Amino acid sequence: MPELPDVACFRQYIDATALHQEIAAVHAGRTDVLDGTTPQALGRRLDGRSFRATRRHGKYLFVALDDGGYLVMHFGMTGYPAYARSDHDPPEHTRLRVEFRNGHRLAYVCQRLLGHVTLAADIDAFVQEQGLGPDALSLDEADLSNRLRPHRGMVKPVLMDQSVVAGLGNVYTDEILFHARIHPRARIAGFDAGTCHALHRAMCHVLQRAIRDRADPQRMPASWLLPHREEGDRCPRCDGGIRQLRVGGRSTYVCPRCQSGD
DNA sequence: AGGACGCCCTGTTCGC
DNA sequence: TGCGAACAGGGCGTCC
Repeated sequence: MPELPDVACFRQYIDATALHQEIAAVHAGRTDVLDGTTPQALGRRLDGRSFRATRRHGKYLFVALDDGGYLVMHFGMTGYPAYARSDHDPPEHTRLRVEFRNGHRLAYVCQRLLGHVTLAADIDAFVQEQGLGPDALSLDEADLSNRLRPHRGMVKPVLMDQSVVAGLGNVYTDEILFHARIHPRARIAGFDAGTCHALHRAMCHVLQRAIRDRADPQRMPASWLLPHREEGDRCPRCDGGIRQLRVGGRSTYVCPRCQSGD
């Protein structure tokens, strides 16, 4: 489920594979992943160009073109990029293929079609148009506190609101709240300075560590909630029972003994 | 404004 | 055994 750490790793992957190669052609297998553009327009824009660099904001990946402007990717729930030789079969559910003149290609794979790809001229303008808040990793403690303060509701849906903070999804929000020992249904209105401090500290720690572990759930420490996302599993901290609830319409895992504020 | 709910989409899993 | 319902969830929209 591509959230900030996953997209950060996709960025590293594209940096390591797909930069500085002339684009020969673009194939769109499914036009419904394209947002505000067409296969023809995409082909015209990318043909003869190359990728120069990447940037990330929240869950969005921006691939900079050598003549300015960006190919923007959002991965929905099941998306990922895949680079390989063009004579290899692209992965199943490849929705877009960028073919390079050197005989390799970058595939945009998205099984459930919840992601999308678009073109943008400017990152700041794109972020503004999409109504995205600041990237989660750019916030210091005071920034985070100021972003949350106007909201009165439950902390989890607010943290997942991309207009408040960009980059947090269902899984890592649960993880962050577990580390901060805050219940997902806790009311932001009741947060004191200590709560905000713990939340910020947990957010930075979890995101940075997840990126370091290549956003691979297999590599996450056993002391995390992530390997225990199942009703009735044991809390790695207190051995209490992990509970599954629905918060903001999303499946949520919590240790009721460790996490307070319900 | 917050929050419940529904929708999109597809593959897997579960229950009858 | 087999079929359909439920579920997974990022993001959006609607309604109260």
